[in-house]
Amino acid sequence: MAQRKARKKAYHHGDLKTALLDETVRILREEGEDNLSLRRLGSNLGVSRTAPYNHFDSKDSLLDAVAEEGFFRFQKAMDGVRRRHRGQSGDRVTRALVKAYVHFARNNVVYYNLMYGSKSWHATTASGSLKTTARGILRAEIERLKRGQTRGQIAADVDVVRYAHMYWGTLHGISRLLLDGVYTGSESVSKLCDSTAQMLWRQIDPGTTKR
Amino acid sequence: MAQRKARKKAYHHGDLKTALLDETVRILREEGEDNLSLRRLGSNLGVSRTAPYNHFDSKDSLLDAVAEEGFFRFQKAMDGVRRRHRGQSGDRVTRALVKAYVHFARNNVVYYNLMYGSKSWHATTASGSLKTTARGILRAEIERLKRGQTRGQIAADVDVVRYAHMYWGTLHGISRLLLDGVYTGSESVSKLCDSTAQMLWRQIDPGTTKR
DNA sequence: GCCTCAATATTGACGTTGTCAATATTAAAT
DNA sequence: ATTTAATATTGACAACGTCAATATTGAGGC
Repeated sequence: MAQRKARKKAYHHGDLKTALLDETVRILREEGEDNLSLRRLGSNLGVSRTAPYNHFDSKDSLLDAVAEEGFFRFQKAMDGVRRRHRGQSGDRVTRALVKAYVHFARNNVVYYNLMYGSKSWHATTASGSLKTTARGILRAEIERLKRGQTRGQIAADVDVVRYAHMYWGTLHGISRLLLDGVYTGSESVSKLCDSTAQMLWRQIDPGTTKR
Repeated sequence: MAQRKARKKAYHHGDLKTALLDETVRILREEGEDNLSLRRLGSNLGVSRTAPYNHFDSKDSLLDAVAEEGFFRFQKAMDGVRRRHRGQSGDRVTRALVKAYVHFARNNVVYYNLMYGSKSWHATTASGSLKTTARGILRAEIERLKRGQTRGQIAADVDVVRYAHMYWGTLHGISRLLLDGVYTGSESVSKLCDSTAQMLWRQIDPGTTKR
């Protein structure tokens, strides 16, 4: 649709929107948030300082778009893991998911930071596309858990909504502390994931009597 | 030491440093981060725009100081809970701590956001006072756990360092998702805390054989 | 192929911000 | 009382987000 190659200096960039998204991520990754500005963005891409305003309402909405892109990539990554581990035992799947989650966060720091660091989360101004997207992903996860419970893969007496909240919270918190360097560093991330997966799986393991 | 009351318009403010810290928190809480600037800060306190520079190197270092103040308040709150629940059973203490943690986050949003949202976490520039403070608190928690393990209050085969990481990560993640409004909202926070505490306590309960 | 129009990009301008330098005022130490 | 260190002030500058007015262009209808 918007597939254009502007070899020679053209008035219209051709694919500025995606170029803006990509360059934003690159700057954030390589130069840090303090060095991100719409003006530099335009300059780097060979357009004027206000060109971005034709594609995004504001700087914040640009960042929101990047964050949303992050959620899509995240969903894709997790779906892939689920597909590759279909049919395996619950604890194995859980371990794979935990590792995949943390792996995504560590390998997509810029996206992950924006996904949960956007101002629109704190803004009271209606829902916003970001919130809708993120909540949709959580809801989908809850639906999956419910189906698993119906099939007997999850203990019948588990409140899956609450479990999903614990589940997501735990993974998010561990990822955040890892990314922020709060943990003292040299610890084994792999072992931490294993323990976490075990803890989480025990909450819903249908093969456990006590609860 | 720096106890002064400047009733009349004085050249020296008298207690500008703490006034800056307080007003920063007030603005962040009541008007949002977009409305926080050193200039407005000075103006609100009746001093000039560059007066803050006599007490803080930069805007970021001001925010770091607020964040550190947050960590001290946090530590105080948690110590209080531990004191009030001394001698109680492990699961009760755990539940109290979980609730206190989440309660602190929800009732000190500005502090909590800054505690873990500061730029100095991502900065490669040495340690910084904030990092030191935060890590000190985590280390103290690990020491406490080790002592508990020696006393037999925690199962002997638990890796307390890893447990501490899971523990802190879980609480941090749940708090963050709560503050950000990621959870769909109307859920019972209290029940979520109970389930979380139960999950965490089971990881270290010395009265459990299997692990 | 031409014309129109919506999409896209540009320059100009404005107010705000963080921060530095030079200077002034005052409290505290001698 | 005089020196000194702490604290506060004004002036200046570059960078920023954003709006308004204007220019350029690609695409669709004739």
